[in-house]
Amino acid sequence: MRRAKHRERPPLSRELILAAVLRAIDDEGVEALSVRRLAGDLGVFPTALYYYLPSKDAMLRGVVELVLDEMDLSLAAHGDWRERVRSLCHALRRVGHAHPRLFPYLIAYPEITLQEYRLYEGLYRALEEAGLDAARIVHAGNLIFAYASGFTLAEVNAAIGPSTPAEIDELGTLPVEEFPATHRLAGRLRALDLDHSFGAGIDTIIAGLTAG
Amino acid sequence: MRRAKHRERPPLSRELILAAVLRAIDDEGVEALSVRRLAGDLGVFPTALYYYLPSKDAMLRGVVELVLDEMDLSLAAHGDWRERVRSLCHALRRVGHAHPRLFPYLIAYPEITLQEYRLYEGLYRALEEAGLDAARIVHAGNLIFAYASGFTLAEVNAAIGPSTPAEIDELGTLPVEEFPATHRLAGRLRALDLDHSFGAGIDTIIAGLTAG
DNA sequence: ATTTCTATTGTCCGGTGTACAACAACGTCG
DNA sequence: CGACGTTGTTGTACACCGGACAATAGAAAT
Repeated sequence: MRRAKHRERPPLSRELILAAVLRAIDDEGVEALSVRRLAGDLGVFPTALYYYLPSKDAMLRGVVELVLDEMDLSLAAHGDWRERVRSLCHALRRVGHAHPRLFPYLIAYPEITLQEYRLYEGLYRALEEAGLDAARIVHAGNLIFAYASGFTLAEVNAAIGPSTPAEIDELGTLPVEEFPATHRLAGRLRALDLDHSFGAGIDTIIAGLTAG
Repeated sequence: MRRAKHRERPPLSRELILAAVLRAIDDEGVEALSVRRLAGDLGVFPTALYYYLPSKDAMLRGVVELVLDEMDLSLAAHGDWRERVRSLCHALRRVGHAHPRLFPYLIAYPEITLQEYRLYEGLYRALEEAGLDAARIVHAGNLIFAYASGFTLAEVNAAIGPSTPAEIDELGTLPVEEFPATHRLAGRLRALDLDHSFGAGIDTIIAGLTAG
């Protein structure tokens, strides 16, 4: 009987817990995550989780690594250096789209993970191939990474907040005399295609790197 | 007598509270902020604060607006369009340096404030002056804003975490066979001047905009 | 002097992370 | 086959949190 009960709920494990953490964060956001409700979801007492993870922070750390390790960098191994740079940027952006509520936390995470170094390594190799000197490679790496993460961050924040429609209406309410240029561009801003804009940004950076 | 006591602690006000919130966040970070300790700092009972701000969220919202409104965009009004773009980027970065622990929260804030629109307006005017067409201006605006915020975010995260020295040591521990390019650049990475790198990124973007 | 309003105090509730001790189930070995 | 130590889970406890609500003190107005 007890055995049957035991079978109902598979035994806990680090992986199982982290998967539940990720699910909870995707659904309700990082700040809504609580050890108690997490335990409830897993059908277990809160403190049981502490057997596998030493603290809530460790859970968050674990989920950050989990998601980063999911990031597929394989596409960035082949092709022209420009294509590889684009591919790396899109890989980062895909992570943001897959887990929008985790992404700000992930980006803000103080410690650098191995996977992050891999991303930079891919960037550096591509930029070496582009024929840039060492100083410019380092700066270009920072530029590209900052752009890709900043763009994605802005995207996911807009996506989880009061949604974009609100902002779009807001655009019309700006006083024309203080925001003439914004009003001139209002049409384009409303019809903005983020996929396209992201790609255009990368292309501008690439153009700047080859022009200099 | 009671008057004297009254004089000891100036009466509460929204501004006074928000200033204390900002001080607390600068010192201990956003997640360490508690209404109770805040009230303690102000020599008042916790619930007194709720007379001026309806919730803790409102305090955070208020402090975000406060800091954004501090942002000095006046320098971006004159000079060559390139100079103005640089000036706007640096204004954003200065905010991050002034309040590193608030900055991630600020950047992640879902609602767009007036001041943020002013920054974009400045950007759009400069880019119009550069002779770009409407579509390219919108993309360039996104590119520049994403870069400036992404770069600054990475900076402040590194600054408040276990500090940069730790990462620098970490660089040497990466396996050479998997990270050859990173190792080739290790010297440059260790000696990285962030001010210079930030400027170099802007210049690359500007070059890309004028080249295309 | 009495009323009215404003700012502050007190009390209360449900929820949080997690330290610590107890306990049940299990594999291993005598 | 039976005792034992390990592993995984339970249960209790504590100090903290944000915030709703009612009660009150003090100043201003009448």
